[in-house]
Amino acid sequence: MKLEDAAETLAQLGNPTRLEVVRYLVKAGPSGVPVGSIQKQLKIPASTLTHHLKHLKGVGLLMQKREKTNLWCSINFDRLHEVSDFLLEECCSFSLRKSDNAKTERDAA
Amino acid sequence: MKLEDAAETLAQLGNPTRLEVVRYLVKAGPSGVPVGSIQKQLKIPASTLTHHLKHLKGVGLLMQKREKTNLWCSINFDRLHEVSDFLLEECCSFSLRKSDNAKTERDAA
DNA sequence: CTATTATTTCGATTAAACTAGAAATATTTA
DNA sequence: TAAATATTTCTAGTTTAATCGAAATAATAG
Repeated sequence: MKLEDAAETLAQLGNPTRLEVVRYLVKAGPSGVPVGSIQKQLKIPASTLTHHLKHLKGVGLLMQKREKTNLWCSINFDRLHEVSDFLLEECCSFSLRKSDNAKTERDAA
Repeated sequence: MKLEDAAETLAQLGNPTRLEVVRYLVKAGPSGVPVGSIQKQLKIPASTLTHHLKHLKGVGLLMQKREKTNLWCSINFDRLHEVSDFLLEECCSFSLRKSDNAKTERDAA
């Protein structure tokens, strides 16, 4: 995953309203929920929600599928994993020794 | 981790310049690097860098320690894990079945 | 076709973030 | 004290995002 893409995806996740939507969709699982259900449950004005869903879709975190008049939304779990993987890339060898993290010493650069 | 804190942290990670800094610091490991080294390596104007470091420190992602005239910066790996954990919370049972993710059907809500 | 429900587009407001040059402030070394 | 290096503060311009009401557009059911 390219840094720019990761940054853009993280930025979209970094809005409280959108993160709430994402959390809701994660809990809903692969089957997803209609836009209207999100709107009612989280009490987000329809136009605001559409706006945020567009953002999430834009970075590939959201998948949508029409079913009659409803638009079902679900999370792209793979994409979510990609982002979290990017964050932890190359840091696992350090993070395993959590107690070492406080020791910020002078032996590099 | 509270949703608002997670969102704020993700938002800070969602800036390309800051994410570049974070990646650089992750690779540097627990010993960290001085502000000036980041500035030269990534070619970020000093004032811009200070601004971004303040943001990262504000959400607890950055730890700093003075050593003579240098200010050494290092990543708070635990915090990084907290954020990535938040993202994957409650979704592991789904994410294990990656091939299922495409099947977004109607059986909830 | 009409009514109903679901979702989106438009438009406008408000607020905040990104960027960086110039000047200021340490801190150390000579 | 003066010079050199490191980092921050100040300031300002420009851009971008968040929000949501009202109107518009599907899509279906009757």
